[in-house]
Amino acid sequence: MRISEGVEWAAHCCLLLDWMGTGEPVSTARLAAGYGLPAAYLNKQLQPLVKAGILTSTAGKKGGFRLAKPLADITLMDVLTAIEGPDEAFQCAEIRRHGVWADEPASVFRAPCAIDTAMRSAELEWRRALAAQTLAAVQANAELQAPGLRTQVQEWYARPRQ
Amino acid sequence: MRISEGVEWAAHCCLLLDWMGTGEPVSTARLAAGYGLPAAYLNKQLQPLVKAGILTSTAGKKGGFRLAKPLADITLMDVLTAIEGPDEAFQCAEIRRHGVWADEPASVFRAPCAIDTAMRSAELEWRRALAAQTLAAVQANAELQAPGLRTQVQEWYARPRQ
DNA sequence: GTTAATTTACTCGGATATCTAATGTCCGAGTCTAATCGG
DNA sequence: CCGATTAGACTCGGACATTAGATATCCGAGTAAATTAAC
Repeated sequence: MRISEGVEWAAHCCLLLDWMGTGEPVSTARLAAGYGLPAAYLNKQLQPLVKAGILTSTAGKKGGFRLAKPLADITLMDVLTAIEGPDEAFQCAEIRRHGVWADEPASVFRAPCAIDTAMRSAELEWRRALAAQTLAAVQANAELQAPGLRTQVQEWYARPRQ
Repeated sequence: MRISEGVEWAAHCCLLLDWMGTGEPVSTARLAAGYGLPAAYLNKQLQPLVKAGILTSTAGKKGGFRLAKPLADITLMDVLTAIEGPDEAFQCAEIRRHGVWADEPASVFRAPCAIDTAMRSAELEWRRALAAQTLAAVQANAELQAPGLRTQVQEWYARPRQ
């Protein structure tokens, strides 16, 4: 039960794309350089974000990734779902139906598994909290801790490419 | 990001142990038969519950597992932590410190990573919800849906062993 | 008949395979730029 | 000089290894019961 590091990478890259502010696409190589990540693997991680409609990609020279919508319209839940997929973390295998209970009529199991219900309700709380956090809010908190971050990012990336 | 099936197995077995009600230990084989699970693997899954103080184990003939405390004192959080370990699902790798920011003084990173903070707060909601659910409450819900469940379990297990 | 010693059957616990999924790497199709060529 | 063409460089996207973790299996140390033997 460990969330893929791709989630962290994706969230950081979204913030970075917004800070850079240029409407132009940013290549994987430049994004990866920002956080010292392996470029090819970062590319692989960002692909599902494109399919999820969070980013748009452009091929060819001067190509790269762009935000498909403002950060205010992207939640942490969106990023997580894009990377990890839509399935819930707790997957009830309905083991109660097997073994000794195998011969019971199906009607006995009309009522949902109590353990599944409890686990799902807890997980729902988590997803609700994730959905309540937009990337814009996260970014605002980051800038609150480190004022002038946007300017710094833009200056760093304005330097001639290495 | 998928929770091990051992969590489901463990929770079911705890409820089962309580329903059986005998103060005597129940062997892995009998527990496994209840839900059609592979006995050896179930044994492996229950071991961390012993270390976590949820179950107690007895070796030798007539040995097996027993509940170490009443279901009211065991939460879903306890079961999850026992199986999955104490680590959080989201592990911040602090990638913000690498790449372009590698040369920044450490003082810049005194403030926590905003993404990490947001993810942790959401995960905390989840764990809070899990900790609020005792196995006793889950069991009560199960019996509410299927009255007489405890009696049925005891009758099934009172049958001569196969 | 009672008690002590021994055998026996059964238990958990951990060491050992197998398999799935996450991680990491690589190359090709496509595209935009820019240089080249022709008018 | 201007426009069309062509070559080139760079991009993402997905196919292909590698590694870590979950899943599954097996055997041994240890224990308690049951049997046996001695008194």
